[in-house]
Amino acid sequence: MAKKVKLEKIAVEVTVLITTIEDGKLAVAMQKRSEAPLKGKYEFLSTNVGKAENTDDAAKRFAKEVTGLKKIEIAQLGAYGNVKRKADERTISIAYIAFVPMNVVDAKEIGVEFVSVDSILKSKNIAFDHKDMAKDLESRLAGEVTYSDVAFNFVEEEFTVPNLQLAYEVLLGKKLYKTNFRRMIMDKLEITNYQMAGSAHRPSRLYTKKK
Amino acid sequence: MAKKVKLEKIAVEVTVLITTIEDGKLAVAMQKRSEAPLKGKYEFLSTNVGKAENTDDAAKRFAKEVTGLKKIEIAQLGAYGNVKRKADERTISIAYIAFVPMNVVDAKEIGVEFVSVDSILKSKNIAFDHKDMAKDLESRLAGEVTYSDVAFNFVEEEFTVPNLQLAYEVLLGKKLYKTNFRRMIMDKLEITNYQMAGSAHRPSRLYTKKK
DNA sequence: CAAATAGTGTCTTTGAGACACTATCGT
DNA sequence: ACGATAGTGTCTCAAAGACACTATTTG
Repeated sequence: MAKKVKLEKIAVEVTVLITTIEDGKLAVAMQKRSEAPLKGKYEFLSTNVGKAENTDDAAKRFAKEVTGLKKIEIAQLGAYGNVKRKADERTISIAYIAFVPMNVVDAKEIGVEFVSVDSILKSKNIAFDHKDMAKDLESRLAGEVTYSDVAFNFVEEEFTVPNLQLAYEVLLGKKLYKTNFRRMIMDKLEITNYQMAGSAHRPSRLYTKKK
Repeated sequence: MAKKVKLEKIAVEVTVLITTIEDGKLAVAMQKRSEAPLKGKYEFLSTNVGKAENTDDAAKRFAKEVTGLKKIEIAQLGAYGNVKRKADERTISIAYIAFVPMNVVDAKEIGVEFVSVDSILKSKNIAFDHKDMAKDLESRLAGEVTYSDVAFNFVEEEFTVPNLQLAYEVLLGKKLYKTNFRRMIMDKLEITNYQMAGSAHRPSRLYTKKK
């Protein structure tokens, strides 16, 4: 049996992929690096982990700080632990996904840029291994959408079926027939007494997720 | 925008859930702690991360060391970062799954005990947050089995259909009809010219996974 | 040939795909 | 009334479930 030696201490940060749906695409909050190394490249946002802070709590705390939201769902994406993943000192990132419902946060106001995962993957201007994270984010959500309720994280507590359908479509990467989508989703939903208004067409009803 | 402060350095270890199928159950290699804290409790195996070693490489290296196998598949399970998850100094664990095909490793020989996930979850004698890891392992594999090829990791390079079916059944937690399983799996398989022998019944053919 | 597991043929049942239809709003 | 999106009814088709059958080995 291998014997245990004293553990190495390593710099650790929490990287949060603040993720939403914008213009019908999956998008993540990024910022342009203003300092070396890799000045000018785009990166996801990261925070340090407090001495007495669980990594999950750090991610949630930071996601709230950045977005200004009082409630936010998070999930861990994974740990990124390559030796040379950052240009300077070795740093392990524990990456989290923070789910922002569509159209509730204004990127300008909070000083970030929502970049679609597609453009991130095509870009040559992404810092560190953040492109890997984007790739992992995309496949993780695509895999999960069919057997979990992740898609609900992209709509608010009260939502319309067409909106929820959009979330599913974005994560799946394909269009769905509304008939079939409704048939599949309805038993998870509870109808409210409210509906949308102000559009020049039949208003959609508001639903909540059944507990 | 939140400003960046100097990152805290934290002790980091890699925990490897050396996982196999034994007696028709999902099982993970554990050892009894011989030292304080939590002496006598059962734990998964962990290793330190070398100064110049990627965390993935540490997991693979350690899994090979322990099992004696030359090739082994691994996947990251996730990072466990609660402040008080270990009894002594704060330590972040990056947990990995190492997949051991059924019936290729003898627990006695390598000095570990394969404990079924079921008993781990029922036991009151599990160290640290390792029960959480077991829970995460189980749901991760159950979720993934239908849309990925993880189940193949539990059989050797050449395998029989009934054996592969067992792997699927264990991960899914239910019995499958062989007819339907074959219909589902056959287009992923390539038949070899070999078959099993020595059993008092029709021998099963050996297959490999189509690339 | 009996026992045991491997492997096949085929009917049934369920659910996903497709699309035409009706409903309700603002202008 | 018209354009636009919400929401429904229903036919079709493909995949999953169920089960009875045949095949091949050893003792």
